[in-house]
Amino acid sequence: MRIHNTLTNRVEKFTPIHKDTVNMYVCGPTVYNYIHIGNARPVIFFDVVRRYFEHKGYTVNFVSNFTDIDDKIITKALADETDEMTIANKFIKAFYRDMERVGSSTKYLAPRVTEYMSSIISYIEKLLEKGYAYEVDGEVFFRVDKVADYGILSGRRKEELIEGARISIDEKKENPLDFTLWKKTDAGITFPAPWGEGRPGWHTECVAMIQDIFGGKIDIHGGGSELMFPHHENEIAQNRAFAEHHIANYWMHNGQLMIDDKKMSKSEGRIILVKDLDQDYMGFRLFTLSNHYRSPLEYTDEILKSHVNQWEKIKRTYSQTFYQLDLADRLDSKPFIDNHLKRINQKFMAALDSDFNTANALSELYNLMKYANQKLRQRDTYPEMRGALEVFDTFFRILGLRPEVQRLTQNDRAIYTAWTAARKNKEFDKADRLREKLLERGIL
RNA sequence: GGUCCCGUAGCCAAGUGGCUAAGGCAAUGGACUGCAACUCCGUGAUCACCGGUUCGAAUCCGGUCGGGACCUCCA
Repeated sequence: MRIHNTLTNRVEKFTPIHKDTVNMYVCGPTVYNYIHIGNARPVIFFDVVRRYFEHKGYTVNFVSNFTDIDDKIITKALADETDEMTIANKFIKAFYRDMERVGSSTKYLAPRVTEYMSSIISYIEKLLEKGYAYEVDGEVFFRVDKVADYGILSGRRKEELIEGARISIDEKKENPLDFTLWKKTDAGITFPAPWGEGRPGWHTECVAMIQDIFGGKIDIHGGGSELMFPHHENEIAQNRAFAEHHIANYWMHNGQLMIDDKKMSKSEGRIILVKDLDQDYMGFRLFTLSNHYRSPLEYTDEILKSHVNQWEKIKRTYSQTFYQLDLADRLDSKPFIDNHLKRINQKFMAALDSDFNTANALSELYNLMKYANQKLRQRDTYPEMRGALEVFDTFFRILGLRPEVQRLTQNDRAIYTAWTAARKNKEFDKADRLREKLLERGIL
C-alpha cells in the first residue's frame, strides 16, 4: 500500500508502527455551525481510508476531535443568547446527523477539547519546562525559533513567513511567528491554569489529545490542506519540542472543494450546507470520491446531478441483480467469481492501494455494473450474478455506499408472477398496472 | 510581494517518459421490448500555447497565457 506523505512530499510505502494496527487522527470541526459540503470531503474521504484499512485486516483506531471551545463558539453563543456548551452540543449532534447522511460511520472516538483540559495544561507545562514556551502576563507562547526544522510540512522557511508581512505584530511575542498556547481572556468560558484563567490556543488541543489517547506517535494524521499551515506545522513544532518526533509517520491532506472555481466563502455567499443539499446523499458521496482526494474538487449543480444519476444507475443494477437472484431462490447460493470479476476486483484494490485513487476504483465499479447488466440479460448466469453481488458488496462496504434492498415478500413475489403471466397472456393493461407496482418497489 | 498547485473531448475525470490517451455524464445511431423504461453494442481528443531535452513527451526542462490555494485560529 502506498500513501502520499505531505511530510516528505512523496508517495511512500505504508508500514504501520504496530503490526496489523493503524492509529489515525483526523482534525474535526469547530462546532459553531452546521457543516458545509466542503467540510464533508474529509469526513467522507477519511471514512473510506478507515474502511479500506479494515478491509485489509487492520484494526483501525480512528480518532477525530471536536473543538468545542473557541472564539467563534462564544460569538455564536452571545448572538443566540445562550451558552457555549448549548451551542457545541447542538452542532455536535448536527454533525453526527450529517455524517450519517453522507454515509460515514460515527462509531469512533471523538474527544472534546473541554474534556481534555488537564492534558492540554500539562502538555503546555512540559513545553515551558523544556524552554520551548514562555509566559508573558498570563499568556503562554511557543518559541518557534527553537525548532530547527520549522516549516518542514508546509515547505516554508521562517524568513519567508516573516517577510509575508501579513502576520499581525503582537508586542508580547518574542518573534512574530510565535503562536499562542494559552490565551488570557475573560470572555466566555475560561479554565484555571497555573498562568491564570483563560483558554488553550487552537494548535495544542490535537497534539495533547493524541499524546493522551495514543501515548505517542501515530501512523496517520489527516485533515484538509488548509490546515497544513499553520495548524499542522505548529502541531509538529510542539511535538518536536515535547517528544522529539513529528507526531505521525504519514500526514495526509485532502484538497479543497470549490464552488464556481473558488473556495467556499461565507462572506461571499458561496456556501452550501450539507443539510440543505436536497439531493441523494449517496450521489454526493460518489461525487466527492470521483476525483483524487488531493486535487481540488469543483462543485456545480450539474456535476452533482450527473453523479446523482450515476448513483441511480448503480442502485438499479445492484437491486436488479439482488431481486433476480431472490426470485430464483439463489441469494444464498455460492458465488462464482470468474476471471473477469477477479480482474475487476484486483484493479479496484490496486487503485486504492495506490494512494487511495478512488476515481480509478470507481471506474472498476462501473465495469462491474456492466458485467452485472450483461449477466442479467443472459440465461443461466445465476452463479455469475451471485458473484457480481458479492463483489458489489465488497466495493460498497469499502466505499461506504449503501443501496437499500430487502428480500422480497410473498406479496412481491406474487405480483411479479402475476406480471409475468399477464404479459404472457397479452393482458397488457393488467401487466402495466402490475409493472407500476413493481417499479414503485424498486424490483424492476 | 513571497511560496505552491493546476490547465486532458460540451461537462467531470484517470494517466506523470514508450502498445491504438482509462472511465463516467450529456449527445447521437443501432439492438432488445406489446409499448415504454432499463440495459447492451457503436460513435468523440492536434492532452492551453511556444520552444527545448530524448530514439520516443499529455508526462521532463524553460518561457507565455489562463485559473486557483496558502502566507489570516477558513474544513
